[in-house]
Amino acid sequence: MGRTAGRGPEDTKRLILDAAKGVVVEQGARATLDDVAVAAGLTRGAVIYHYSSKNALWQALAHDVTDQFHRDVQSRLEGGDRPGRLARSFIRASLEGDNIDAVGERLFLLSALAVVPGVAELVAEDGARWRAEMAEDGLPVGARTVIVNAVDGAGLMTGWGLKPEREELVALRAELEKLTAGEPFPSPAHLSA
Amino acid sequence: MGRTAGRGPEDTKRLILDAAKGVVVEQGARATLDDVAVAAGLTRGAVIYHYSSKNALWQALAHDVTDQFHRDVQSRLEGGDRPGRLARSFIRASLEGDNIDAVGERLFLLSALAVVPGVAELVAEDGARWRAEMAEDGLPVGARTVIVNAVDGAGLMTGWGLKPEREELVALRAELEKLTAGEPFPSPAHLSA
DNA sequence: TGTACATCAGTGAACGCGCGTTCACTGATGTAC
DNA sequence: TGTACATCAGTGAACGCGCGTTCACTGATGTAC
Repeated sequence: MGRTAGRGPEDTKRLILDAAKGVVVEQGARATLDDVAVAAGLTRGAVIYHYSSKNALWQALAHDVTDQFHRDVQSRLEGGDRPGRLARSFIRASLEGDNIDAVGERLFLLSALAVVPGVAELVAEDGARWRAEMAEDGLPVGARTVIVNAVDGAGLMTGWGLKPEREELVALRAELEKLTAGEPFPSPAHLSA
Repeated sequence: MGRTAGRGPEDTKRLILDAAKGVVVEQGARATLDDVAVAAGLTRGAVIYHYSSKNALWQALAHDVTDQFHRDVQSRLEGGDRPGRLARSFIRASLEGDNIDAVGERLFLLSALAVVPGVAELVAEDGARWRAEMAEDGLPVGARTVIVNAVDGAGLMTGWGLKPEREELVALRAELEKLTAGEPFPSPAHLSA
């Protein structure tokens, strides 16, 4: 090993990624390598030592946040093979508690990095993967399209500082879960204002 | 008047705004004043003559796209005072034909400009205005939250080059319109795959 | 155990260039007389 | 009608600086003998 600070290279890369996430959420792709370095307690040189260029760092960051969300949803999957398993886990991972804040950060970050070379492709792959997995989840196309997009929309608003109110989030979650339940005769809750 | 090209200053500003929209949709906030100028058939100096700084141009652009969408939805309003008028107009403006492409451009653009000083505030105001107007539209909170967010989510995907397939868009629109109709006993269409 | 050397994480100064902004200038049109 | 002047849209060169990248160097740790 070389000159260390009591950690291995992987730890340092993790440190940089976390710092990068913070500054991108605050400043978007305008954030400089120096901003990232300072946030990580390192120098510009160290950042570029671990990630060979600024673009490479942004790509790694985009990959990291999509990956983390996938793992989160996977870890919440219920057992069995009832249709809508994935959809329900997706809803919980996005709308339970204050999870929408994390969704907002993720979408804000990916939007900010969307014009970075390579990132759009990465996001497109991720989106295609979700679409394919949701298609195999057993819910009708209308239900799953509404679910995924409504969650993304709420996340986008949150990322823009327009977080829906608790009442709205609760109502949103209820509506979406209704769509995964497949009740034959859903009660017309949306009429009781 | 001064040295003209057969147009007034307002026409030139419009020309610049349209050019700016194009380059921002392609490159995000990375686009340079030169990119905008070339797209508009002018020089950097001319752009900054009409918009005093780059930030001012981005702000004007963000304001322009949100404003245009408002006018579009207003122009589609049906008569009468049946609950959900605004929601239905919003859905048509966003999901009819290929309108989702324009939604995608708008959201991509606003996302790209979100970190520009002043733009976040502008977007926040616009969002608050929509939320307030939708609240007065007479639909239950769950329905209107699903509608607005599902449309935004679909637009975001489209802006990222992940446009939903026609089948998904049609199903999405059907589900959302169902939510504005307030049928007492909606047919369980989402069960028939 | 001591010594020499290789490795490699991390430093920090210097380079270079892209790009926003400034500014003196141009030339077409309108207006006063 | 002609002439002088004011106005103002637009030009384009120059400035200056922020920031990504490069590179020679450092120093802590591991390893061979």
